[in-house]
Amino acid sequence: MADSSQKQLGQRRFRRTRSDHASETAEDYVEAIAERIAKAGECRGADLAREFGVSHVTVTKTVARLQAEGLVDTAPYGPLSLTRRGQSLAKASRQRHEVVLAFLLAIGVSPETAEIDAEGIEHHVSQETLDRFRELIADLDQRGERVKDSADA
Amino acid sequence: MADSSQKQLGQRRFRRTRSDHASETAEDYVEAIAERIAKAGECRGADLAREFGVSHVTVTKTVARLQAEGLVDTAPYGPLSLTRRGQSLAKASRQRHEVVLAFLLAIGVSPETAEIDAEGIEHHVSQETLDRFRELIADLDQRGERVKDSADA
DNA sequence: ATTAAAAATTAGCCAAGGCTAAACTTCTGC
DNA sequence: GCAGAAGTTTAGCCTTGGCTAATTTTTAAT
Repeated sequence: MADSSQKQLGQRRFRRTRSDHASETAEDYVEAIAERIAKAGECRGADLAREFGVSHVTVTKTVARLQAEGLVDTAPYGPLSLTRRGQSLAKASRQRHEVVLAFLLAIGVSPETAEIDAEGIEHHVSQETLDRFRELIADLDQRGERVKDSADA
Repeated sequence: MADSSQKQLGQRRFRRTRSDHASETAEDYVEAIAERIAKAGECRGADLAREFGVSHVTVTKTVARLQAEGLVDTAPYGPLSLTRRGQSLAKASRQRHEVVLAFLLAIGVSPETAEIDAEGIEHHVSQETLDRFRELIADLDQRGERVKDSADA
């Protein structure tokens, strides 16, 4: 039964970056759609094209796939919305993103770099690691006041 | 001149996962090739196929690309070796991998999860973040002895 | 209301990373 | 030295995520 999960040992690593890549895109999209709807009231394909820096054609195609996968809803020439599933994926993604970002900032990474790295990292952290990140954030916040550089008290 | 790098602001994030994906594969391959050569004396395509859990055909194709990119050397039906560039990429990748892995372990992630997450994360951390990771490792190692759970002294 | 701009779609192309099936080398083991 | 196993290559197909060019729809403006 448990046969397709780890096979040989020695190739336990990887497995990611393969079909995982498709879900990374999905997460980026639903996250962006949710954000845009929250901020601007609605989300059009053109908004995503600008956001991601890709052509609107690419967006149309990807959105079609996400719609087929039941994450996004669209009517022809209409705005984008998220299905129930799309919404919960967006929420989970955003939370993960926030934890990773907060963590990087907490350990002293500059805001610009933290933002970029968080974007890359967020799709690859397990729940377990995320939990450790949360702990560390709390930890560092607490003793942050006196440990720091002692240059701002 | 500096025109293609950040464009609009607001789409500064992302940009990764696109052509970045190809170099992730390159890094995985050269890293694995170097490892295999170190351990077994030589590396064959079949070794990589087993390691990555993909078909040997996929390996052949990818290796052809890496050879065209000047990272890998092969003769038909011969073993794989790394070019100068391939070797330094492998070295850099391995170091990055080690730092990320050590970091995850240092913050208390279980070895199995740490290995998996490191594999996913290593391609997405900037030098800056890597430096913070190194600091944190040293930091945690130092105070690790007494802070812990105080259950093993 | 007609025209122009903005947004979306369709068609068709490309590269990367997957796959299977079939053919060819190379290496071993009698 | 020849057969079979192991390794490699070639051919051909698929999906994802890119693209341009051309068309269509919608929206806004005069």
